Amino acid sequence: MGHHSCCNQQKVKRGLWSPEEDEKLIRYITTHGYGCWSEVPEKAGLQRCGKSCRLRWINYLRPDIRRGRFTPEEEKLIISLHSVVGNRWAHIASHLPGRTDNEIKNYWNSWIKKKIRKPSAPPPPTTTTPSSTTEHNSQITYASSQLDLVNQDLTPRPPVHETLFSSPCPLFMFDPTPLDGIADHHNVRADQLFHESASLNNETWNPNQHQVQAVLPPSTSFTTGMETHYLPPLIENMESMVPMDHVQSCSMDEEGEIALDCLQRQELNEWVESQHSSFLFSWENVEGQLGGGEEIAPASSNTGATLSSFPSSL
DNA sequence: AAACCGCCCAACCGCAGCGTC
DNA sequence: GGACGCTGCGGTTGGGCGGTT
Repeated sequence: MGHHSCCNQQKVKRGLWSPEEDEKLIRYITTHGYGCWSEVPEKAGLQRCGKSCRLRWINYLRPDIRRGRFTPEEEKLIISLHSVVGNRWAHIASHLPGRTDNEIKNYWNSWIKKKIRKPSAPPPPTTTTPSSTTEHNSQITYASSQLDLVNQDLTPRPPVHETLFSSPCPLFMFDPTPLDGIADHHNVRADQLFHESASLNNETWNPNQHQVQAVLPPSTSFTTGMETHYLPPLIENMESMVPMDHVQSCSMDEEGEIALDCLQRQELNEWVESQHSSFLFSWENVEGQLGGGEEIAPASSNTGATLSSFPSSL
């Protein structure tokens, strides 16, 4: 424990912030804004280092901060995002308006601790492929590059079909970012992803295949029921979330390629806008990244898009 | 009531990345 | 190119609080 690296001044205060300090910081930031944090302490009359001021503002004082318990939807979002990007807390926080990376990190660490303390689930069955990280009854399917810790199902859970479909709105992740080396060779029109299709067809969506995780890159296989046949390469840059309600049908051909039919474009965009203003999703972005509709590939062909299911209850 | 324990979470720490000179 | 300063990020710490004994 040395001196705080940014706080070389001798009379820099540390520890918890007092209400008076908070007031000073709020007053200064709301009237002057923040440009250079290193100047803030002196100008605001605080005996803190700029770094501490920045942290206090971002994590606690800024007006759009959201407090209180995480909602179930937020929990799902965090878990699913973590399954994709790992411990990139800032990235995860960017998808949860009003939540800070620190808060999410704390929540996650507490959550992991809880899971670890409840090792009541029986050991997973042995029938998984060597590359698989999905285990029996596991609701979360993680890419192999991600935390093994959370791959393990540490708590007893109800049967898969009950949990996944008990929620009115299970979620899917959608990544419009093409994977490296794929997009150039597999131009696919965006509307292949979101067919303007018929109404939800529960028969097409087979509960036994509900763990379909990631689909569309070339040769990517899937997880069905109890077995993971393949896990996709590193998935990054997840941009948005689509609730399962918006997936109207799912089908799989003989080669294991999976087609997902979603809501119409306008409906999807409306939903996205209704969720979080910070979502980066835009249809134009999708179209652009997927090749701008120059060429229509075979229906079973591939894009860089990625879809994942994740638990509706934890 | 007091001591103990475990957890939460605000804050700190160190480092990487970036821009500027 | 490298030194420097600033910002942002992820990992870690420890004070405080609530629950338990």
